[in-house]
This record gives sequence, structure tokens and C-alpha cells, in this order.
Amino acid sequence: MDMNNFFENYLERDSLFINKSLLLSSYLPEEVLFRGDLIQEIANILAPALRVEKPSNLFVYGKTGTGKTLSLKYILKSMSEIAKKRDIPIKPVYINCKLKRVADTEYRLIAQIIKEFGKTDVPATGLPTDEIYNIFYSLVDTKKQVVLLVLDEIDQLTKKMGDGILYNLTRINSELKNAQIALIGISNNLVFAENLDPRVQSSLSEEELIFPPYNAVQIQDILRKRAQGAFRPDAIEPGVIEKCSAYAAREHGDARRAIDLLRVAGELADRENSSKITIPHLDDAEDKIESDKIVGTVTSQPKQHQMVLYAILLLTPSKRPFFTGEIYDVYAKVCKKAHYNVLTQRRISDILAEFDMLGIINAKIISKGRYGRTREVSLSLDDDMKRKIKEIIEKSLQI
DNA sequence: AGGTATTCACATGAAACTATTCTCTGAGTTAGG
DNA sequence: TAACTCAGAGAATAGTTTCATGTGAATACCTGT
Repeated sequence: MDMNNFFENYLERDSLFINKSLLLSSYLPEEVLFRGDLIQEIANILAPALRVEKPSNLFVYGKTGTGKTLSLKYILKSMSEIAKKRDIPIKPVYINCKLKRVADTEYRLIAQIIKEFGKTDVPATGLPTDEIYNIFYSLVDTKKQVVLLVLDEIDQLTKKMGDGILYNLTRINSELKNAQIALIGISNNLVFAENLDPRVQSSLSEEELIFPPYNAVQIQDILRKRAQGAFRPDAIEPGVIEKCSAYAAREHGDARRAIDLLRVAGELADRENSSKITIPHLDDAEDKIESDKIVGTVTSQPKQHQMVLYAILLLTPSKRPFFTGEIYDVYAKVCKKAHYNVLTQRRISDILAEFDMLGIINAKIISKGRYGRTREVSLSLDDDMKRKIKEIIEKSLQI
């Protein structure tokens, strides 16, 4: 009944935010701080495109949140503006290879590029792969032009399939008569190129750049600049920005995390009607981000994976670490009881490895000598979190 | 005692299988002329 | 006769199974002292 009041209040009280979009990861700033040199270098490498010559292929490394994507997008944007003004036939294409069910296979990657060229009716499946290549060729090769193909998170592409895709991509140019394609790969795995086919390696990374992490001071400046536009003046208590950037600098200078942290802290402060963002808000925000991340990954897991996790949760109060075999036994028992089909131990082994990758569990392979070799699994969550996850799984599997 | 050889309990890899989704094709069907 | 329907063939893809091979070190076994 005081719902109305609530909404009245909600509208009346002013938010700490003026423009939250500045703190979202989709935001592209006017100016990329501390990346001037690198941007200049990339610009040098890509500039020939403006004269409709094929630039060198480029490979960009750097950890998450070091501004790789941002810088590339920034450059592509200004290049396409100039190109539009002077009518230069350049086509920048940005594709994130990580996106599930969008561009994480060869077929879908090409299909996605074709979509970028404006042909939207590409079937999601059903065509042979070379057919889709043919569509692509006929679409691109209609006129003389330079395609700047940016492949973000390119390592995801090779992880699933081999490096054959990349080989095909580097080979495309020889199939084209008029158009030229420059490949720009972005990867946050610094050793990515090392286990690649040498032919691919040499042709893909004609040029290489490494994005170093930001240091704490730089992150502070970045935060301050974003915060300036995003929040009302004086919405942030002194020390908050400093602490926020210290958090991020501790984690290899991830600017994106710092910005997320600040935004969530702002949201929390807003929700409890506080007039300022304080350091406790920041701490809460860190917890919230962490817990949201875990809850998110757990809920998005397939049923069988959840079942395995459930088995681990059942085991966890008993003793410290447990082994694959024990987990499998419990898993099989629970599955049978809930009338799910029981997967092989081979599969469970892979699922456990996946969980390890996701950071949901800690697993390491140990040898118990005479008593075999196995994964030693432990769960690094506090009891609260465990309970929460257990409930989530029970609900989603209806156990 | 010191040195090998075994052995366990899985890990890891490769290939094949299953099920689902989607296109394309051509045969058969239908409705209108 | 043109338009429509529908089954079947072929692809891509995700998830899984089957089969095969690999593996680190605690034990068992041996050997010479």
C-alpha cells in the first residue's frame, strides 16, 4: 500500500548518477587515456588502408582491461569517419569471437562478417562451410576495398577448433581479386601465438603490439575522468577513487574491473539513499560483484554440470579435499535418485576441468603413488555462498 | 639399504556416435484458370 | 500450371560415449652387502 510512496520517493530523491552510461563497458570515450603512443603506432600500421592499400596484419596482446578493445574501436571509429568524409572504400569490421552462438566457430564467424556487410539473411546452420565462404567472397569482392577485420578474443576461436580457421582467414586474400583484408587479432593470452601453425603465426603477426597494464595512478585518472561525468559533483567521498584503483592495480591493472567496481558501489549507495559513495560501499560492491559472478556462472550451467556441482556441495562438509572417484559416486547416486541419466566418468572428468577453468572449484592433479592419480578438488566458497548455490541448484533441478 | 619394477586410479586424447537445428530439393498435392 | 506441403538428404554443432594411451609416485620386489 505504500508502494506508491516508494515510487514517489524513488522519483523524488535524486540519484548519485547523472549519466551511468559512462561507466558501462559499452562506453567509448572521446579520448583514450595513457594509450596515445600505442594508438599512434596502430594508426601508423593501419593508415595505408586509407590509400586503399592493404595494411600489415596486426596482433595485439594485453591482459583484460588494458584498453585493447577500446583503443582499436577508437581507431576504427575515426578511420571510418575520415573514410566516409572522403569517400574511401574501407570497411572496418569488429567481431568478438567469444560471444557464444554468434562467432565462436568458423561458420558462424564468416556468417557474422557477412551480416556486418548488410546481408542479414544468412542461415545459422544448414549450409556447407564453403558455401558460406562463397557468399562472403562474392559480397566482398564486388569492388576494390580494404576490409579491416578485427577479431577480439581470437584465442577463443582456436581453442575450440584448431588453427585451421586462422589459416583459412590468412588465405582469403589470395582468393580475392579486388578487395583486400587486413586481419587484426586481439588476444589476452600472451603466449597465444606460440602454439600456432608457423605459417599462420608469421602471416598473422606481421606486426605485434603489447598493451601493458595500467598502474594505480593511471587507473585513478581514468576513474576520475569517468566519474566526473557519471556522478553528481561531490558524490564520491575522498579516498574512494584511490582505494578503487588500488583494488584494480592489485589485479594486474584491470581498468574495466575498477570501473565496474565504482559503478556497483554507486548503485549500492544509491539504493540505500546515501548521499555519498563511501569506502564501505566499495567493499560491499566487491563482494557483490564476486558473488554475482559466481551465481551467474552457476545458473548458466547446463543441468548435468549443476548436478556435478551439487555432488561436490554434498561432499564438502565431510572433509577437506575429495577426488574424482568420490565425486562421481555421489553424482551417480544423486542422478539416479532424481531420474537423470548418469554420464560417464570420462565426461565428469572434463566437467570438473571446466569448473576449474571457471574458477568455481580448485582442482589440481595429484598422484597418490600406489593409489593412483586423480584430481584433488576443493571448494573455496564460504558457507553462506555454498548454501545459496545449493538452493539455486535444487530449485533449478527440482531435487 | 638401495635400486627397479609394478600398479593404481584416474588423466588425457582421438574418434565416433547422437540429437537437434536448419537448408535445400524434388515428389506429390492442391487450387485456380 | 503455379503455388504449396512435406519428407528425406546433408550440414553444422553440442554433448556425450568408446576406445586407447599416458602418468607420478607409493609400494612390492629384488639384489648385493
